[in-house]
Amino acid sequence: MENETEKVPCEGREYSNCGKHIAAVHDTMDVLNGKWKITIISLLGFGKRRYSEILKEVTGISGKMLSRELKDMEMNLLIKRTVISEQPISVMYELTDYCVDLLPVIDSLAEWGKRHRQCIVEQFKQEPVEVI
Amino acid sequence: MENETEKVPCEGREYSNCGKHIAAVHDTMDVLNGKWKITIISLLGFGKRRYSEILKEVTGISGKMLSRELKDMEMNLLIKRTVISEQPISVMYELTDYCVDLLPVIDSLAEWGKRHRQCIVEQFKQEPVEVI
DNA sequence: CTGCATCCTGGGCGATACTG
DNA sequence: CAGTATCGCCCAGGATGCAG
Repeated sequence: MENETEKVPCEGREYSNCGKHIAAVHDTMDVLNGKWKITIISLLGFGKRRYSEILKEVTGISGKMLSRELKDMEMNLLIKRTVISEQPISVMYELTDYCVDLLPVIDSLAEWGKRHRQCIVEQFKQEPVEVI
Repeated sequence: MENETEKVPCEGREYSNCGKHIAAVHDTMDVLNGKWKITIISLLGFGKRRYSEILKEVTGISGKMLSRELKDMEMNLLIKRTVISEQPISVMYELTDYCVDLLPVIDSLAEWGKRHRQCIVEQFKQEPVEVI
């Protein structure tokens, strides 16, 4: 409501970088495509897991998708796959150092998500009076 | 290749938060769903634009999708819509302060994307030596 | 110029069953 | 237990045309 500056939202941004910037974002989102990868990375950020554990903890994902995503992520060097035991076979997945660099990014995503949820809740409350 | 620590990737993470964390990420990605919103926000991070300008600068997007995404984002309070002139009608879009908070997040996405592109390029160079 | 309605296709994703 | 194969749904999103 405060009629603040009408400036470019984020200072320090030069329009000349715009194209590159967008392309770079696109590169990242390309790797993180689909419905599940970010969730899987988030989970693995809390420690390595076996296939079946991930399957249980990522609610809603099917076996096919998990396999596919995992394979895809391995090819992109986001996770490391290790066969633990042969009988019965079991496989461990963990983030690569490379992918660990993504965790702070994902954390900030989460941060914003929390605030957003707050805002949405507030909105619904605003019907009667302003409440804390 | 360095056999580093086998610890939990990111210290300071408690498993008890895992569920909440993932949910929060999901909330954000829910708002940012689809193929275009992040790109649009990135662009608008470089300054307000008119509908037709965005249409031109976001390569590949169709008019229908732009309208749809814009409306959706307005409902989520990510952007502000302002009618500039009536004849011919023209509309300006800009990020809300609320959404500006997302820019640093997107920036880090871009940051990682740049590094990732580097890595991919490196990989192709590495053909000569041992490959699986 | 901005924005909506309609039609249509591709592929993301789920369910199930099967192999090693 | 880990992963693959098959089938099919469904909807994001492209193309086009119309309206204010």
